[in-house]
Amino acid sequence: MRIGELARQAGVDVQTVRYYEREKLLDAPARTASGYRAYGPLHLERLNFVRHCRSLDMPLAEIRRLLELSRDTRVSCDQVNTLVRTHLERVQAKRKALQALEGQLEALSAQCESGHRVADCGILEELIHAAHGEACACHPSA
Amino acid sequence: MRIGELARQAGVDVQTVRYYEREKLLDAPARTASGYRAYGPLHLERLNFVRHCRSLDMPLAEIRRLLELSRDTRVSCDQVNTLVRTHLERVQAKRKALQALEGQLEALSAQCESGHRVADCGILEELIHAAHGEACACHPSA
DNA sequence: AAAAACCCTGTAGCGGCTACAAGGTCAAAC
DNA sequence: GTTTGACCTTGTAGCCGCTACAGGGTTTTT
Repeated sequence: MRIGELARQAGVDVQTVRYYEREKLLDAPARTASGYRAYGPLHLERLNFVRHCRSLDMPLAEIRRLLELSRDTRVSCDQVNTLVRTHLERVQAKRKALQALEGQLEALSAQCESGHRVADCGILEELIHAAHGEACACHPSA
Repeated sequence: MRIGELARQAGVDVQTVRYYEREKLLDAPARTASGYRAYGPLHLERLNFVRHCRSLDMPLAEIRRLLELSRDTRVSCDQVNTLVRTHLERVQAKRKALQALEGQLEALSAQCESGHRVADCGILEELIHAAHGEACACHPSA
């Protein structure tokens, strides 16, 4: 299987496959006489694994680590679990931060009444005000 | 006020200030005889505004747009509001995606029982299994 | 007068791709 | 048999929002 076929089957860009090879997430495959990469089914399996981890938003470094761990079957499973949990915590933290953001943006949007000019815009007022004080970002009536 | 003082007051890195100037988010300030940047209080105000928008995770391009809009006071406030709402929607979408991720990672972590070896690790099994079903790996390429 | 702290410009790096340039190879259409 | 076009190769640069470093000059403190 050449690189285009592999990429198509995994649903990724050809460039991404080469990138993963450079980044040691895929083994360098054999080459044809003319220098084309020749992949086997194991490469596809590996690529799908990497993509699935990426769909879970894991950084490439962690995926690399996961692959390392899985090569040495004597390693304790706890290490794998720790990695996943650590990642989970990162995701949770980010989600919570975004949730807080949502609240602020909603409040901000509520400052704006249609038909106004920018000169009287509650949003801009609020943004500037908040930037000033860093404190009471809560309640300008208008 | 020189760049270090400005940066300290806004709580940012000196490099970031120069970066914002390059990116047209801060006006280029006057220079001293020896070429040092000389800032006034308006620069600080502007920088705080930019930082506050960044704390709301707005991309620099949007902050630039916001600054443009606020310069022309005749512009309708609706444009400001639209910008904020669009950003809000982006944040919401991302938060929802992370929420879904959280669920998946929790399920994954639950696969793992302490004390196992990697060879029997439920997480890795699960990851590989999921990767299989994901992209259509079903055509055996000759 | 020396040392420390500050400033300048320019450049490169992070992550995870994506895109482009400039070429080589291979199958099929004319 | 040649010419298209799809595919492949390497190398390089761009995206975002910084951050850091190199290699200098200036100002302030000791």
